[in-house]
Amino acid sequence: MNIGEVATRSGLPAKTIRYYEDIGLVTPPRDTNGYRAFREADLHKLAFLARARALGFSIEECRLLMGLYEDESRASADVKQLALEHLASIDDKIAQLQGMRATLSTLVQACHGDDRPDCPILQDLAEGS
Amino acid sequence: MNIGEVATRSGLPAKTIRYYEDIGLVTPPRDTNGYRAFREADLHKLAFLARARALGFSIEECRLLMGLYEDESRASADVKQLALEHLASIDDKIAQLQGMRATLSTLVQACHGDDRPDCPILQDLAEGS
DNA sequence: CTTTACCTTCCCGTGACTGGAACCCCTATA
DNA sequence: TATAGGGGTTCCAGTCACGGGAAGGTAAAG
Repeated sequence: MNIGEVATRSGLPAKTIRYYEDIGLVTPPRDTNGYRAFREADLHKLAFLARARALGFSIEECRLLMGLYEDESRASADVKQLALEHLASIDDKIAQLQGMRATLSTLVQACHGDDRPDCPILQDLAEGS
Repeated sequence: MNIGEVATRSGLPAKTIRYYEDIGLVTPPRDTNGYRAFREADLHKLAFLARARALGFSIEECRLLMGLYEDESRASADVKQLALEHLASIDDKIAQLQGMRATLSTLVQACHGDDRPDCPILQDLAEGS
């Protein structure tokens, strides 16, 4: 399999796949012409990575997850802990954003939004709440 | 005012203030010794920037907001539009994160988290949902 | 044979900083 | 007066996870 096919089948851009090889997440062998020759197992790994990334895991977390996946004698507790930590960091981000959202939404509602210059949004930014 | 005092009073690290000067957000004059000599107006600008950044506005959005703030003949509608666009992008991010959160939370709940290797989290990552 | 599509490597740019090195400046104390 | 400290200055490199684009080799199609 060349990189193009792997790209379409995994849903990852070819650039990203090359990058993942660079940082050692996949190691496809090479054809005599220098092209990467992906095996089914490589495709499988890349699809795994794509899904983990879609859940917001960082590259390093993905590396750990792959390690656990390939370790037949893993403890599911280790996987669960990783996932729980990630879940907590997602919750942090959501809370952060909801805080911003609340403030901004209040300010937006207070702003007339007409052609006059007075604006509670700018006022708040200038003076603090 | 030297940069240290401005840093404590604005809540921004000195490094960040220098960076903001680099990209033209503030332009404090210099003392004869080469030190930045911040005026009250510079401090005011930096505090404005700190608050706008805390609401999640990008640097370029902050630049626009500052421009509007300094434009006495602005229309509040322009400010409101900027804020509404930003609000929409915040909502997008929240939705994204909540999607991840939902999936991940389901998987976490399904995982025993013991010393055995079978794990629905890894299984999902490997096979797709 | 030529075009076109795909592959390769390499280097630069992104956003918004942060860390660190190497050096200058000012004040206070032994 | 030497020195120690705590400012300040510039510049360079690194972060994270890629994306864009150049320059060139290779394969498949017409």
